Amino acid sequence: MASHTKSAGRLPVICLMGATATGKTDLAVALAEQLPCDLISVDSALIYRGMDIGTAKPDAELLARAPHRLIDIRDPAESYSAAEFRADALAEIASIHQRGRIPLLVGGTMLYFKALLEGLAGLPKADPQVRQRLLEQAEAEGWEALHRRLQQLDPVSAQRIHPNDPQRLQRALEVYELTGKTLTELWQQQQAAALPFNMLQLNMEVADRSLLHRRIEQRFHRMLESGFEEEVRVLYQRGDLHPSLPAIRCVGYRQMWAYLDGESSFNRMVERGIIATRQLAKRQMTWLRGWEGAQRIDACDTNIISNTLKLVDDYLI
RNA sequence: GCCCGGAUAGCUCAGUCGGUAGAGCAGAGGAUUGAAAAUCCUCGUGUCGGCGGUUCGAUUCCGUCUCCGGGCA
Repeated sequence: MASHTKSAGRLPVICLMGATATGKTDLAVALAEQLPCDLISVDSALIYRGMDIGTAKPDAELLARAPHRLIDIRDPAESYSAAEFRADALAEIASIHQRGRIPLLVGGTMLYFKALLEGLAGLPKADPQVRQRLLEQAEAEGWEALHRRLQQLDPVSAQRIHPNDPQRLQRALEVYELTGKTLTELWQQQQAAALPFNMLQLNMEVADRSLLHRRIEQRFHRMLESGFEEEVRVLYQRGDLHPSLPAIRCVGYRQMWAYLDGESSFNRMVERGIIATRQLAKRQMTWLRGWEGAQRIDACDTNIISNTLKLVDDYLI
């Protein structure tokens, strides 16, 4: 495998990517038990404490066998970001390398992988006050008005950002308010930051979509049997959490929250939760389909562990 | 057995005063730079339940049959 692309002295990093419910965690733990690897989670939902069942977080037994970094690093009331992830992941990678071991990054949050691998422009972090102000303006004048404003300030971004996409519209205007510069200008200053590692990227996939759908459905029912409702109820009863928080918008939690709010029946919650999970998997697969540089791994391969170990061995030589 | 109401996209349904039909959801494809499990974009031909009748033309009107609701016996 193009071993000439490896530069001598470059430290190894392995990335295991894949859609939800493909079995990434099990494979990662199996690899970690047979290789000098330490795991780093690349998952925007596993960061939350108290959100275990619905996020399919590896359980205590698995975590004991193979500790994951960047799990349980936030309270559900807090937010996180791709930029914070990048900084955290780079720090964890350095720390693992210092111990003479190999970082194995596992997860399905593809924006985090992209931010890590390709870097981010030097943009300001989110500012709640500016966002609140923009939100109020949108409520008063409509998002179309904000899109028109962006059109004046930064036609290139306005062209790219759809008028119905409040999140990106808000961000583009926020960056301008905070810096006086447009996203377009700031992106132009961005320099490609190739990581100084020897990377192996693996893309784990379930080729049969209907099989993946069945796995998702079964897993959701298993979550319910394992006490998912009670898990969310505990968060619900705290009183300080609400559905506009990133944590409560997570797949499954959002639907369970609506059920606890009396906005939907139990059956509807189950149906919507499963649907939301399928849609998440689809979006993840869209990322992966266009992803350059990752080797495919068949999640249904019965010898997946030994075959993946072979891949990793070839890479490490 | 009789009466009434249904039968249209995978699902829930709208509609065609007779000129072969369209929404929501699902699903598929795509985008993705500090919320990303987020946010957003694009994509709708289906014996309009079967058979017959009227008509230039029936998914639409009429008859009949089948199935599903509900009511009366």
